[in-house]
Order: sequence, then C-alpha cells, then structure tokens
Amino acid sequence: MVDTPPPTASGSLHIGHVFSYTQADVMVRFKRMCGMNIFYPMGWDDNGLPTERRVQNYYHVRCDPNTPYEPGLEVEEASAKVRKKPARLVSRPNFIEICYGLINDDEDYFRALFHRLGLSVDWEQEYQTIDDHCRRTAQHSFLDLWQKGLVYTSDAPTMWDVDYQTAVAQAEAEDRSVPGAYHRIEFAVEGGEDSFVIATTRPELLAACVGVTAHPDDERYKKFFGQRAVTPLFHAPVPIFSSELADPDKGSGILMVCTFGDSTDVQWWRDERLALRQVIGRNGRMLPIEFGSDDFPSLNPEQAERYYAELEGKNVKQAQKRIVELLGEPEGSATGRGAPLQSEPEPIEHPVKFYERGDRPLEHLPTRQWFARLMDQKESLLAKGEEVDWHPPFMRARFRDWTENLSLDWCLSRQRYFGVPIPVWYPLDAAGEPDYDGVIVAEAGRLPVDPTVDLPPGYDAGQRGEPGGFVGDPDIFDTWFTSSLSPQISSHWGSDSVRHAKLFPADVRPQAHDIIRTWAFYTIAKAFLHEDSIPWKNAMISGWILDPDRKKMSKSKGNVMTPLPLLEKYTADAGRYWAASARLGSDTAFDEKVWKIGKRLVTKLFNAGKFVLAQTGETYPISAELDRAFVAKLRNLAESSRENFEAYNYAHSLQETESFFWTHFTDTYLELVKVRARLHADGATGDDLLTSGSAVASLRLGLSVLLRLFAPVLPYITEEVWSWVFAEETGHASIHKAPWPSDSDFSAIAPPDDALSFDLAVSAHAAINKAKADAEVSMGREVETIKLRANQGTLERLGPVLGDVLSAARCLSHVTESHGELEDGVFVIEDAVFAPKPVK
RNA sequence: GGGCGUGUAGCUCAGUUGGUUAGAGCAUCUCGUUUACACCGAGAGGGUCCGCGGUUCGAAUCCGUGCACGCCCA
Repeated sequence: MVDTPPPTASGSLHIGHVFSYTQADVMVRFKRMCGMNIFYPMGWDDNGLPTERRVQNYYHVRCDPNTPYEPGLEVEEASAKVRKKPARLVSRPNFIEICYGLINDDEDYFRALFHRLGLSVDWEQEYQTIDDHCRRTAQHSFLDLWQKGLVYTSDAPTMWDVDYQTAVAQAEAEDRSVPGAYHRIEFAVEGGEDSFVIATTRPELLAACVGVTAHPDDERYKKFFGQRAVTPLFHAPVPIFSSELADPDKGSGILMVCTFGDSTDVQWWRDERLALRQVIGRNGRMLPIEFGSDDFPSLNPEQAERYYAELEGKNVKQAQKRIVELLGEPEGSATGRGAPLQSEPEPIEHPVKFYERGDRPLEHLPTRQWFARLMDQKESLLAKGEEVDWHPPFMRARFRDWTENLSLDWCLSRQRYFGVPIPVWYPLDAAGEPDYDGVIVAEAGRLPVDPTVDLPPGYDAGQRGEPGGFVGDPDIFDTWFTSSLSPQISSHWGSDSVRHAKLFPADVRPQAHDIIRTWAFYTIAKAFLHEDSIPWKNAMISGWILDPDRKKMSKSKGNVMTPLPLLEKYTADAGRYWAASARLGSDTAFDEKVWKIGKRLVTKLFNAGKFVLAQTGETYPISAELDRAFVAKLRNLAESSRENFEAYNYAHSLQETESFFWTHFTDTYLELVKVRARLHADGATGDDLLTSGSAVASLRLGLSVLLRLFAPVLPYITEEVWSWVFAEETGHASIHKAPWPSDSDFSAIAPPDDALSFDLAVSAHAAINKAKADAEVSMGREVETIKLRANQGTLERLGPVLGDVLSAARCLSHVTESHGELEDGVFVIEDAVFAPKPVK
C-alpha cells in the first residue's frame, strides 16, 4: 500500500506537485510490473486553515458562531467593491457548507492534473479528510488515546496566533529573525536605595512582570536574590530569584520575567510558581486590568492605573511605542532617580517565534487546550523512526533531530471551524461553569459526532448551555491530527479489521522533506500510540523544486510555476521525465531544458518503435554474433535497472536506460543491423534468411525490453508503442501490467562468443563515419573501397561482425591491414574512396 | 550556535567498492538530409572535480580543515 500524500486542495497547484507525485508513481509502476498488487489510494486534505482562509478571501465572509444559521445561503465570489466593506458574517454551519462547496471545485482541478500526469492511483477509493469516514477515524483515534490516558486537557500557556486566534503546536511554529531592540529600564529594590537596570525586548509587557532573575554566579546581582524588586510606572513588587537560564552576557545580565514574553518565561513561571498577570488578550490587544487588586498589586495604584490607561486596548506594537514614551518620564521612576528608560533602545536582530502561516509573532497565552502526551514517549518514537527505511537515508536524521528536540506535548485543539470536532462535552455545574475534570467522551458507536449539535449520552437538548446541563467542546482538531492517520484511513482501521490487517503498515510513504517534522512525525507517533507499530516500511522523501536561481518558490515571491502550460507544451511524459531525472531528496532548480529533452526522447521512442516494428521479416532464433552481443548488453542493463529501482534510485535507472537507448540502440545497433534485417523482405534465402530473422528478433526484443524499462517514467508513449504489436503478441494488453524484464526474456539466447564484439563493431563503424565526416560527405554516402587498419587480434575479433559494419557503412569493398602498434580496439581508416554523390 | 545536504564543462547534472586519458545532455562551432526520426545524424572545442593539508603506489571519491550556497533546528 502506498500512503499517498493528500494534497491540500485549496493550496495552489504548482510544479512541485508534478515533481513529487510523479516520483512516487514511477516507483509504484515499477513495483506493479514486478508483480506486486498495489493499493494506491488518493485523498484530499481539505479541512483546516488553508481552506478557511481561501473561503474567507474568495467570498469575503467570516465565520461567526453567534450568527444564526441561514438555510440555503448562496454566496458569490467577492468583487473588488465588496471587498472594501467589512466581511459578511455567516454562521458556523453556513461557513462549513461554503467550505465544502469550494473544496470540491479545487479537488476537481487537482484530479484533472493528476489524471493528465498519468498517476496510476486507485481513483475509486478517494477520501477527503473532512468526510464522514475520516472524521470517524480521527475521533476514533482520540477515543483510543483517551482510553490509553494519552490525551489530556489543561489550561496552560500555549503558543497563540493573535490573528487566527487559535492555538498552534510546536511543529507549526518557526523562528524568524526580526529586528527588535533592547530597552534598558531601571527597577528599584524594595525598601532601600538599591536599583538595577534590566534589558528587555518587550517593554510593553512591563505590567505583566512577575519576577526578576539573574544568573546565580553573577556578582552584580547576587545580593538581590530573595528580595523584591519594584517595577517602574506600575510599582509592582516582584520577587528577585536566581536562575541558571539567565545569560550574564545577554543584555544587562538581569531580566524581567513576564507572563508571558517567551517560552523561558513559561518555564520560570512554572518552576518558581510565579503569579499570573495576563495583559495580552486573544486578539493581541492590551486587556483591561485593575491595579491595586490581588492580581495586579501596586505600591502606587493611582499612578499605575493612569499609565496603564494609556496602553489598554492597544495592540502590542502600539503599546510598545507608547510605553517607551512613558518610560521616558521621570515621574514614573521606581527609584525617584529620573526616567526609568536609561538610554535610547539598542537595535538588535533576534529570533522570534511565528506561526508558519502567520504575520505577527506568537504570544504565549494561558488557554484551555487538548494535548497528546509525546514528551514521555520520545525514546519509543525514536526507535520507531529507526525501524523505517528512509530514502535517501540521511533524511532519517531530520526525523531524529526533530524528535530529540521536541519540547512540548502535542497541542491538538484549534479554535477554528472547518475541521474535525473534538468529540467531547463538559458538564455544567450549578453556576453554569464547565467541569473540565468531568469530560464526557462520545461513544465509539456514534462517531462521527459534532458536540455542538449532537447530544452527550444521558442528556437532552434542553440542557445544552444550562446550569446542571452540558456544553459541547467548540474546538476542532489540528489538521495533522487527522492527516497523521492517512495509513489508517486507507486501511479502515477501527471499522474493518480484516482489511486493516492486510493493508497496515503501508509499504511506502512518499512525501517532501519539509514536512518530516509534521506529517511524517505525527504519523509515526500515531501508529506507535495506537498499535505500537510503524505506519509504513519505507519513506521516500522528495526534494523541492527551486526557481532557476535556486530560490524557494513561493506565492509571495511570485516565482511559482503552474504545470499545465508546460504539460501542454511538452507532454505529460516529458514532465514525468523531468521529475524522474531528479534523485530523491535533492532539491532541484527548475530547468525547462529537461522537459525539452524528455519530449525529444518521446519522439525518438515513437520513431524507433515505428522502425523496428516495420521490419516485417520472419523472426528466427537470435543467432548472429552481433545480435547476441547486443542482447548481452541489454541483459546487463535490465539487471542494473532493476537494482537501481529496488534501491529507489529510479533516476539512475532512467539515465542508464536513456543512454543505452540512444547510444547502444538507435545510434549503433539499429544502424548496424538495418541492412541485414531487411534481407528477408528483399527475398533472402538460406543462412541469409536466418541471420535476417535473428536481427528482426533481437531488434524486437531490444524494443520490448527498452519500452518496459521506460514504462514507469513514460507511461503514455510506451503504452502506445506496446499496443502496436506487443500487446497482442505477449497477451499483456497493457505494458504497465507486463512483467519487468528478467532472465526469462534472455535465458533462451546464447551468450556472444566474444563479449567485446559489439563494441568493436561500433568502434569500426564510428571510424568509418569519422572518415566520412572528415571528408564532409554524408553518412549515407556509399564507399567504393576502404582500408581498415587495426592490430591483428582486433581484426580477428572484428571478423564475425565485420559484415554488419560494412553494410551499415555502405562499403562496397574493403581491405584490412594488420598494424601491430595500434592499441586493442582502435581502428584507423585510410585510402577511403567514396562513391559520387547520387544525382537526384 | 548545533545538525544535514550541496559544490564536477558556459548551464543542468551523472560519476558504484579509491584504479587507464573525469562523463552525458543542453548551449557553442564545423559538416552532413531520398529509403524510422531535422523533434535527426557525424564530428570538434570546452575542466585548478570549491581552497588547503593528510592517508595511499594511486584521490572527484577516504580523513582533517577552511570557504560558499541551501535546508532543518536552537
């Protein structure tokens, strides 16, 4: 079974799809010709943020859970005029309906491309990650993890995107280097004259300061540990503690801990059991807070309130700008010694965490989320990664590094709409507050459920949202939670155990290297957590297509290429040739020349096939020395090709086959036997008839084998040529179900008397061609007479194939001359007399 | 800062366990079209195999080191 990547249908269709899907298909076609029964499903990963975003942009709508459902709502693509107005608010069910409508259109487009590309997938078994089957599988996965105690809900600081307003997992976060600045701000030490200066890149979080820390060995600050510091502007007393995590060389060596500026703050908050002072809301704006309350203590509440009023409601950027101005006012000082801000901010470049699809830095906000336990499973996950065969092998390291560096459990829940609902409800207490310890999980038999619509067992609809009643979890799963089940989705895990046992684990997972940390990692994690298994035996990892300047293709750069025009210009086979020319794992600069070469190869195959099959003579056993020598070479090629394919090195096989086809077949062997092959048609008898039939038979064998070696890469042209004669002759109607060339194709043919006779014939022919080229006569010109010189041994070995050489070169007569000083296999042509150019 | 990968002809790339004079295609130049194919054929020119050091009788290949580029992670 092939664990085909379900493409994000709402994403853009680009040349990289042609690249990686072809590479997988090439391997599949090879395996099929080797006799394997292949299950090659296709799915569409359509749930999640990319689709929501596309729907929002395309129709200019926003989902609003508080808007009532409007049956039969029709939306149209938004005009420029409409886009200037605020987006239309639609209910959650309406929004989901609109999403379904759009993904179906997008998927049609992808499907058409994949058909055209000749992907040999089993189209009758498609799935969508949002369909009933996938929702059931994903919720079943959750139930299984719940029963195993591997998922939990907790109200904890989580990475949060303030624009999408959803939690984000570690795998979806990335560091970006952005400009920032150190702000040096003076803090007081409570109850004395002491003070110190902290350096921070996030002064807007001053109101959220819950502590101050420095390295335990830092002589400058040792004396303060255990005392309390007082913040400027807000005059909040906070503990000063020591921590190994504080870097004495960074900034001033002493820093403020806020809830929460970054992941280290989270750690300090946990380790030191610090207070929680949340000032940034889910929308990224400063929350209303009250100084002088238990949560926000202040030694000067009036001033604190006055300053904070300047910040409330502002976004992070605006708040930073304003607080820097405020910190410049001496009145705000905690020490009474002038403005808290000690100097102009010092600009720096520093890494900041972003959601991979986001535009503003992630915040760490305390929110209630669901998590899967991974942190205590690292060793097992690493072991599973080792059990998988990675192609190329160095990609294993990507998996290992990511797994080893994993620092958070998997945050599963997303505060979005178009996705698989988390199948749980919470009881409401007498005050109408949810009891998160009393989670009600859906019954396995009722999946898939939508807890915002369906009822938990033992409750009736009237109790929804009422004190003593229940509330459904409004969240959906991380899309990876579902797509990480793609092998189980295809094998019908949880619903058809016979089928599952047959199809799981899958044989191969094709994918690109950028999603090893997400898709590959989560898939391995799921297979392990559910069944202590690996999800697939092999992972074949494609590289990326870079633009001709070796830069990543991206929409924002505008260098993305669409495949259809190229396929139209060069044919699908040519596109596949291009894709199959690249080795696994290596990023490849886009080069249109390769498509052109592919198209040329297709044409040449067509012409060579036409010529070979036009040799209408009887076939007789392959007996002539040259034919046997050719077949011996062909046999080596077939063996080498199989070995390369077995090692996922389809690119090398293609290169060898192409080179053989051109240099050993069309340019040489075909030319050398042309005349002999035609003897039959010209009325030959006796031995001539036999050797003519030998040539015809071996030309056909050569074509048949080469077609099959090319078939995985060039399915269209090889099928066409195959259909002319071989389909009927062999009983294999399609070349793609014909057997891969093997010993049975060759074992009846005797080996050549001399392994080198083919090469000698080629060399001798080339020497005569060169003489023609030097004399500037055409290759087709007849030669009256010629003197062929070589050393004695070479001349003797050439003997059995000399007739073919002379007829190919159109030599009417010749003499040979032995010359002892020439090296083996070297021919020199002298005294060539060419026939006059025929007059038309 | 750590890890992985890449560096070979003008361009895109092969190059197996170390083994004759390092290859292909494209591009360039010369020549050649009645008989499968001009979407063709024959031929030619084109290289400091990124630099330095080492192992070896022998290194594009193995080891060390530096540089450049790309990716992943911090």
